Amino acid sequence: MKITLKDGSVKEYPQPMSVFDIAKDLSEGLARAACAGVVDGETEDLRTVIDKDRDVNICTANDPEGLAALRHTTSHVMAQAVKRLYPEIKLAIGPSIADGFYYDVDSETPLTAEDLEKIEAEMKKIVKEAYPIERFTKPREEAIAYMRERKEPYKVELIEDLPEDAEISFYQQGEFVDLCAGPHLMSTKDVGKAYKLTSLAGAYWRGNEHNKMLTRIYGTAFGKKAELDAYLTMMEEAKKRDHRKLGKELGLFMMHEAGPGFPFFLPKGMALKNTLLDYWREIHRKAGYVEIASPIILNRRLWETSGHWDHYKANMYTTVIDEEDYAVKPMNCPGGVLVYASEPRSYRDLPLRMGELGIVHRHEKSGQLHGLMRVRCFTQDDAHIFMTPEQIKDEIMGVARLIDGVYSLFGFQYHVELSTRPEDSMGSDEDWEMATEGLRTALDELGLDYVVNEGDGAFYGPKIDFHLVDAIGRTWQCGTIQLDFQLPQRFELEYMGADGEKHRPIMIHRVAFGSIERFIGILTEHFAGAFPTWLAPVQVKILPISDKFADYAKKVKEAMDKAGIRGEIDLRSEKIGYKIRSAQLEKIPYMLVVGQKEEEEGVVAVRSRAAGDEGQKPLSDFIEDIKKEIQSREIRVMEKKEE
RNA sequence: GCUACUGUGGCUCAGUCGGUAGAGCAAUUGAUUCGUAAUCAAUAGGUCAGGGGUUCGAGUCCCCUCAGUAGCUCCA
Repeated sequence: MKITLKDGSVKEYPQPMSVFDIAKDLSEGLARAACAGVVDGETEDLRTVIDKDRDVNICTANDPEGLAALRHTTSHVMAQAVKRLYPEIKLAIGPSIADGFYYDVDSETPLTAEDLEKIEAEMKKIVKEAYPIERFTKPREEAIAYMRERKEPYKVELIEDLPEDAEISFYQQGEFVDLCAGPHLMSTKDVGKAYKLTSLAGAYWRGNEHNKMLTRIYGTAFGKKAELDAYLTMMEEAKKRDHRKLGKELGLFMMHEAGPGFPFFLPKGMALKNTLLDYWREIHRKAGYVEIASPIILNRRLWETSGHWDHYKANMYTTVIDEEDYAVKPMNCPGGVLVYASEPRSYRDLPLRMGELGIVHRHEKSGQLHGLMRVRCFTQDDAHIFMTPEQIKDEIMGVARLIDGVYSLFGFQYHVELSTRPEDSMGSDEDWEMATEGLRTALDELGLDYVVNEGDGAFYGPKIDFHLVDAIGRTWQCGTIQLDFQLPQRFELEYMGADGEKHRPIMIHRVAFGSIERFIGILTEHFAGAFPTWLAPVQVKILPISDKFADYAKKVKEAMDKAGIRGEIDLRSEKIGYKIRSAQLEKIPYMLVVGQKEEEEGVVAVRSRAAGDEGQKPLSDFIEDIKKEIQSREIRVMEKKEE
């Protein structure tokens, strides 16, 4: 028989061979990760025997399927080690995931970090013992009885959910058997040495918060030790750019027990925030938006009309004032609606794009707070667009382009999701259908790729979400575009049409940054605190060589103030090297070293964070250059330097 | 909210078997006046998150509360 491999090469064998045997034959390296044998594009069992000429796609650890099978096998080895050390522990599920694998287990006594070490040591033995991994199947009823006998209640539950006529597959390695669809490596020895157990956490059985919480053991595995090391180093690097750490070091924001989840912005963080807001106002002015501000606290009747009292109360801060119920706004939309309704509107006014940098408060559960990324009080760069049905598509496309422009400016990668009607929602089926189609059409027309999130929309309408990818590959929802037929109805909004009749407008809710706080968190990690000059809280630090040049330094600072450049002077009696070091650690884009030469000639010695010493320049030239850089919102990439 | 872990000067951390709190950086003061990533010295700074318990004695052991961290669930 003759087989054609994925790489195009052709191999001939005198007799039928299994996918595994072929992989094994090819080379040591391939065999090791020849886990997910793919024949004719279909994943098949590794023992699938190939008896005639075919195309065979053998994975290596570099292929996503191969890596997944390697990790999945590692999770089985881990489960085997856990059962050897703690036979009373019950196993739940153990899949491979984006960064590695996990196994959920049910343990009476909590596992500790020391247990992880023990488990790793036991895994090492199992790998060394080189058990062949064998697959076998049983009919459903037999499979249930089998797992009952082995005292694995979670496995029993899993099998019970499978169809009655299902043939259940198991994988065995030595004394260990696990319910599993596969595929796996051929032997425990193929797991190799490039694996590590990374952390312990809780996780609900089947992801349902009403179920028991199990212990989740996380780990990761790679084809090569060097790749594992690179991954671990990358995670260490990511920790260094954590916005909570940098936020403290750079004096951007702080948290206080007095208000868990309510961030305090420090002067430098506020400078950054205001710069972002200036940018936001500029692009929105250009895109034809007007700006409003609506009150933070509004009464219960309003929230009942909007539907929030029924659908969002669990997350709202409420209070009683003069015997009337009030709520702190968790969203800005009702305020925007009231402004729309404050005067008669004509079709000539539409689309009416009304922006609001609205501060909202939401009572998030304590465990979900996370620095600036998840807070209880945040600023939404909100806008509500009121329009006619004919304007829907163009408006959505306009918003999507605006959001794309914002993300591109910072060099962000993002992906798009379309979320449809949730269970707890209001409005008619037809409205939901129409709104969802409107969003879908706009996305298709823009040629944007998106995934659909069934049942993930807001209670008043479907939405398009923009998810940014952060420094360690996590994604955060930032921008959203939501189409809403409900609020205009509930508030009986109208406009006078060209036909002289009253019509109901349609509404878009949208944000670009999403939450300014979250966006600042993501920006901080994205730039590792080294913000581009236009955003940097301090753009220039003036460093006099000695106290004698303090006066000239002050003159330079005044020139900065006058030019609208954010500058500071370091007047400490320290040596220039020390001042440079501290300015560099503060990640300030430009340092101006001034001494005798500079004072006499009216120049400054420029040192940039990115490129180091850039030589002398007349002060006026420097100001002109930096103003240009700020205006263009250019990103000068920071070069790798030791710290 | 749930599971596990953590909480010691402004920051980063040490503190042994339960014996009465320590370092570096930062700050302040003094000396130094210096040319591109750390000058020297002195001083000040802590109800060991808060409360309760065990003990002759608790930063250390136990319980409760609060806050934080990882993940789950939920979300911008």
